[in-house]
Amino acid sequence: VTKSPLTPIDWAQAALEAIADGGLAAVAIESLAPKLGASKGSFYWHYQDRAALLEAAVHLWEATRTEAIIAELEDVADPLERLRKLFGIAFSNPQAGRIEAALTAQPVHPRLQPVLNRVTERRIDFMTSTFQELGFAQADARSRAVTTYALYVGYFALSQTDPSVIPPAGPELDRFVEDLLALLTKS
Amino acid sequence: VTKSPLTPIDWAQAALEAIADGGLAAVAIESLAPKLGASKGSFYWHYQDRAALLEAAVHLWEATRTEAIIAELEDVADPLERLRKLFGIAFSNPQAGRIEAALTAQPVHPRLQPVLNRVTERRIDFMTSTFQELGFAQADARSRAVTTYALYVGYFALSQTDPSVIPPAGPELDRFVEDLLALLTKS
DNA sequence: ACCTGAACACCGTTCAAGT
DNA sequence: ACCTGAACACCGTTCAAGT
Repeated sequence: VTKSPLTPIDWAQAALEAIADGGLAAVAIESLAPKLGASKGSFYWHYQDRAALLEAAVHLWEATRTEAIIAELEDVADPLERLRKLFGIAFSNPQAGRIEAALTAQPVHPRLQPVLNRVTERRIDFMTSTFQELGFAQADARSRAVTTYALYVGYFALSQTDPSVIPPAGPELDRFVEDLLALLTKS
Repeated sequence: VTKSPLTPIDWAQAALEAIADGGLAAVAIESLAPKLGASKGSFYWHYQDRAALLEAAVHLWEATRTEAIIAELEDVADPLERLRKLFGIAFSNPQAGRIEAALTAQPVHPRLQPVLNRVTERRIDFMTSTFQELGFAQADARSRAVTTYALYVGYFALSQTDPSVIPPAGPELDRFVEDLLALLTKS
């Protein structure tokens, strides 16, 4: 929907939206092309093939939904407050959540795997240090981080079938986040 | 791999295996047909279309991985022991886990949605009553059941990227299950 | 009743040709 | 440099024909 010369970013953004709407299978060049006002042939000027587009989309997701968020939260001094803010961001964006569910829970194109591994590790490491700052020993902190991440991914998976498991932003979501915090930081 | 006349069940089982190996996208009639020693044309004698095959596969999954397991556990009188056995069964089958991840975490064919809804409700209801028997009030029991189910689905989602998050059957898995039980039944 | 093989539609990919 | 449109391969689907 941009002006004349399309950029690779335009295609990658459209691909990410398609993933949110219908999963990886919805990334079809033929259906993306008309949305961008181009022919499907023109796609191959920007990317070598569909897998390269998926890679670009997933890189975009890594930058916006992992690196940007961690950068934003790194300065929060209090670890509990950091976790609270993380949960707030994580659970208050249903569209982002659908992308999480689509990317983490299915056999994914082999060329996407390195990015997924990196994102998983980065997120778990970030939460592990936060739990350590809260006073838990290394191994316990890491196992709590994995549990937290599994809960996060699982909630979004379930919300595909039953959206009500994640409350809408507002006091209900705050309550939900506090309950999670209590569960996960209990010694 | 059966003898002469193929049955709809043969196709449904092959489809379920394909889901475990490569997700819903791997259910391709053209690749299933040779495995069953048939032409892809013959598929359409047994099923109306690919969606009907997916439905049958998912019904099979409902029977074996929800109803059969609940039937087996309903007789366990002690609720904590029931939960322990449920977790043991749930986490000790990686192939079944890959199916869980594939079916719960992505936008699924609309015709599969009713089965998924039914399975989700059935499982959450079963765990809700078990938590109630453990002494938690209705609302608390249900929220614990949802949390438990999210954890379960999330662990299998993560295991797609990092299989080590779920230990192999044995003492390590027992420890893992005990930790989960402790976390989820803490008041 | 159950299956085959040819035909066609759909979408990924290529490429010669346009501006 | 960026795009189009025709061509072809792949897989879902149909169907006439076989046993």
